[in-house]
Amino acid sequence: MKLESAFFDRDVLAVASELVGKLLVRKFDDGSVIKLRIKETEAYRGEEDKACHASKGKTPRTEVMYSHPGSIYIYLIYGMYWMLNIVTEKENIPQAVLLRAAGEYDGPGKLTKALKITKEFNNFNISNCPQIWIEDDGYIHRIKTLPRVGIDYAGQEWASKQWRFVDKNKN
DNA sequence: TCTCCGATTCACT
DNA sequence: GTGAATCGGAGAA
Repeated sequence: MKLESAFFDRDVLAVASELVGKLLVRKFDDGSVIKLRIKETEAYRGEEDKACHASKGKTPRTEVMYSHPGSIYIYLIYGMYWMLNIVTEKENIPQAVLLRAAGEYDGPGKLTKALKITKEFNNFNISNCPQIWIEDDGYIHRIKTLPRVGIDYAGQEWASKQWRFVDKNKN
């Protein structure tokens, strides 16, 4: 079953942990479809989270994080890689889940490259988009939690939070 | 305008 | 283990 926007209208920590094990589905322009089991996610939680882009407040870039649940937040990192995020919680609560790994693609940059995801998808809604969506096929997920990656600049308090969720069966 | 630097990856040593 | 690639957002000037 396809995940509806109600699934994303909850706290980012619940959504990020439950997304592990779900199927990320991508339909390409030529009609071909691939489904990838989500293996790793990270949660970014509001303006108080110094690792979250929204910690700087509402800007043109972070505006999509303040919009309705299920919105897709795409941004370019290191001038080379697109990051794929899904917004959670109601309007004006800036939270998002970063998809870090799915199927055989281990790493957020590799994932978006394989899925041909670019900034065109920014602000789309994953519960209402014919090109990308998420399905629940009943897979029972088992996860472990780890600190988030690449956010030392946010300070020890935030960098040490166990807000990365990884499939226990990964590898 | 100008400067700094990042939610990464890969090639090298 | 170290460093380069590469560019747009954010803040300073």
